[in-house]
Amino acid sequence: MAKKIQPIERCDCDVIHEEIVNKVREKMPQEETLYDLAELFKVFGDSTRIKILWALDESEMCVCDIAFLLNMTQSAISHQLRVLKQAGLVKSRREGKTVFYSLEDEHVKQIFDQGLIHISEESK
Amino acid sequence: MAKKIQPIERCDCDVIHEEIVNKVREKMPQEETLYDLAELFKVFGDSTRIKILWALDESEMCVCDIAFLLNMTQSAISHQLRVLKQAGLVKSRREGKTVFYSLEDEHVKQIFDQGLIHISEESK
DNA sequence: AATATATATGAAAGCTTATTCAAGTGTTCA
DNA sequence: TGAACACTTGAATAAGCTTTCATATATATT
Repeated sequence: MAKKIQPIERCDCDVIHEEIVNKVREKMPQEETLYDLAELFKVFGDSTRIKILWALDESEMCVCDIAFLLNMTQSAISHQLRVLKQAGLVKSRREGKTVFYSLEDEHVKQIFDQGLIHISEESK
Repeated sequence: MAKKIQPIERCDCDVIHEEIVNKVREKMPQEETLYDLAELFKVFGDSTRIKILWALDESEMCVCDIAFLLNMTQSAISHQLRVLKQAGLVKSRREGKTVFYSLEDEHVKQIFDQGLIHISEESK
């Protein structure tokens, strides 16, 4: 995918590679899109949240069940669930005193799978 | 980040839902796998790194070109390239004084795409 | 109404991380 | 050899994040 460039000895970068930089700049998505993408991956970048998402992919669960499953305080889980909810990754429904959480977006597993492919490639 | 060793108090909820929790626990991947997955997404969770990866997907580039493209100092870019390299996402080759970076893993774009699907779904 | 249970939340502590600055390495060329 | 260039690296600072603790809210039960 990466295009070879001419063997340039000097890097008067701004001048000589200007063409490449301009071409890349044109093809780059909007600043905001890339920012949003980073924000999404940031949410995935914590093992507690990864575990929560993985668990919810298996089954709808209430807060204290998740806390017990992961051996963490209910408060910590609640805080993380809020992050996940704000990211549009999980949703909740109340049933009496209990609040059940479940996945909002079915692509979560697919994002995980792509990540796992990279990890398995790397460990070769 | 550091996890508590002390056991989490179980609520009545846990007793009732014990079956679900046990079922989910069985199906969860290894602790280490989930940790590695989070570490990978953590690397994607920064807009500077996202931009670098996106740029390198378009074309192999040298450090100061990336710095110019993103309007950042060469030092900052160099630090981030090291993170990306350690994650096995980019590779480098030296040509004289210049060091060219390119993508190491062709799945990067696919991971981005999955993320973008989520973002577009969310903005509906 | 009072109490217990399940969850949410605000603030603070403690840790992580991104960028900057200054100094270093490696390469080319006069 | 020395100066210029491209890049790297270590330390420091500042910003951000996760968890804990204490407290608040919502619901059910007696």
